[in-house]
Amino acid sequence: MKVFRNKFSQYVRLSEDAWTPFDDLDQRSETFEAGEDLIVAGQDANEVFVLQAGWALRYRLLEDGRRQIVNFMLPGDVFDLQSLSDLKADHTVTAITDCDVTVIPSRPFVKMLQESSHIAAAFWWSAVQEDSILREQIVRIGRRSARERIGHMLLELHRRYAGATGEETDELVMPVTRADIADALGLTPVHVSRTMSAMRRSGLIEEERGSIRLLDRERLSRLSHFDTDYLHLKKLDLLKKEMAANGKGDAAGLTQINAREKEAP
Amino acid sequence: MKVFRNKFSQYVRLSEDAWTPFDDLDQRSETFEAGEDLIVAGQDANEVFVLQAGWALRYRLLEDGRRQIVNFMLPGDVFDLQSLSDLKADHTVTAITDCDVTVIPSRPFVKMLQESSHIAAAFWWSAVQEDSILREQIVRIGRRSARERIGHMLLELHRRYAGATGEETDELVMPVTRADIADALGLTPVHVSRTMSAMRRSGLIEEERGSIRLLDRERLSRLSHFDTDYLHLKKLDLLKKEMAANGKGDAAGLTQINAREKEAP
DNA sequence: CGCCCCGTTGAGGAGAGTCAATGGCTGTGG
DNA sequence: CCACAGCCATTGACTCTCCTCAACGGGGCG
Repeated sequence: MKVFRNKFSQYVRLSEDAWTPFDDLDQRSETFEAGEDLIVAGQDANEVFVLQAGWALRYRLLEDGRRQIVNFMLPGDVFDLQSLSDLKADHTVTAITDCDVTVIPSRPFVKMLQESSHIAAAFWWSAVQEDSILREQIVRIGRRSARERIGHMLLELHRRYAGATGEETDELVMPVTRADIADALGLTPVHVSRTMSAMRRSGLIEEERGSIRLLDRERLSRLSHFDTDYLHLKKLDLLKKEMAANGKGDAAGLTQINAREKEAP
Repeated sequence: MKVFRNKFSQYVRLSEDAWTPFDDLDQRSETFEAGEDLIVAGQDANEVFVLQAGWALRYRLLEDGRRQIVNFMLPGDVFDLQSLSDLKADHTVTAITDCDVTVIPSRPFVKMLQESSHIAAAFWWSAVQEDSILREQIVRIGRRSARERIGHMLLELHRRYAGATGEETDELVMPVTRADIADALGLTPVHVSRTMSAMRRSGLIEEERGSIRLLDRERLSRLSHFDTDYLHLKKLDLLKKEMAANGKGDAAGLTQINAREKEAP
């Protein structure tokens, strides 16, 4: 439960009390093993998932076996809000590592959103952020070179991971194969391997079984034209300062950080 | 106003009365000329747009001038639901043709959604559909050949256009240059031109100043692995049959067409 | 009429794909 | 405890799709 609120605190910080309508929901915890499907394309979707621990990915398979990974899901991510419309899932979601997931039936979830506008705002932001990530993925695949794509994705995952866990290191524990990266970025595993080898040689990254260290985020950002803005977050350190200053959270139970920021010219 | 409800009727059909909370909103009509920006990246977004007539596109520019078109907006499309979170726009939206747009300030819009769950459901579906289109765009760019990309996009636009207008012809009036298509599909104008010439030669399409005729949708669908399912619509003819059978709409003001469909095994 | 934008076509080049072989690591079973 | 299988990353050689540069022609518009 921790991780999930951690992520949301990047947009609004709700007091413990403000979350009770959510906590009171009839929800269950489930564990999926690596490789298991959480959501299967074509099946009715009527539950909302919150990933508490582990990595998952959403993909689509073409008839001839080509696979496209649409996006990665990290701790704190919420999906499939699509289920709120009672439609069939159009993509499959698979666990990369073992995953702890909170599962909530859609109907009571919707009801809760209607009754608690603060929580609704938080989830709405999460949906907006996911949209932004999808759009950025389009730009990445459509108009960037292999090296730019890889660098850009590493930086995004790093930022999202830091946002969810609150950690701030150069290390990115990334349980992902070259084939996964390739299928996410519209490349082949071979070419991903080559490109990442080159990045290692030029001192941008360092790898050690399942973990990537971003050695020079500055340079990497420049090379891959990475700009955090699209994640709709404040810089983390600024956030931390505010949190320290504010103490436990304001009486209204809601701190609209982004709204406040607009006061600057 | 017609077009917009036309589109929504693909998911739920609301009686005239059910729409009054929406009609009562303090909204204004605006016209944008071809080439004008409706939304500019980096600016605060606090209005929702409904495109009533014309085509628009959402794009992002990289520092070195590369452009990626994220998606096209057709009559009936709603954007930017992002504005409901009071964030800055992360992409620019430009009119391709002259556009008639309904503009609604976010706050009253949100309030209306909270008070009218039927309308909220309709808009939610629209957002889900847009998400689906984005994901499909990722698959298209990431894992398809030039010909597949073009064919697939033509079919999508055709289907969406038909859904919005209710027309059902092979003609697609498409005010879009080769450069636009290229920037949408991650290609170059030159290669788009070549590929479309080949498609013309093999009898798939026919062009006549700003209008494309899909000569063999069957074959085109097969070639580009197109599957309407992701648009979350029923086939239009089926819908029309239902509309004819049901007459003016049910007493509750809400027909959850997709829900009903689930009864079949 | 002449300009500009757009689409087309050709020639040559490059980034990424394909095919294939090698080696490391992990897990499993004799 | 070792042998072997399976998966994954890497590297080389070659290919191909798509890109770049460039020239040309048509149509709309002042």
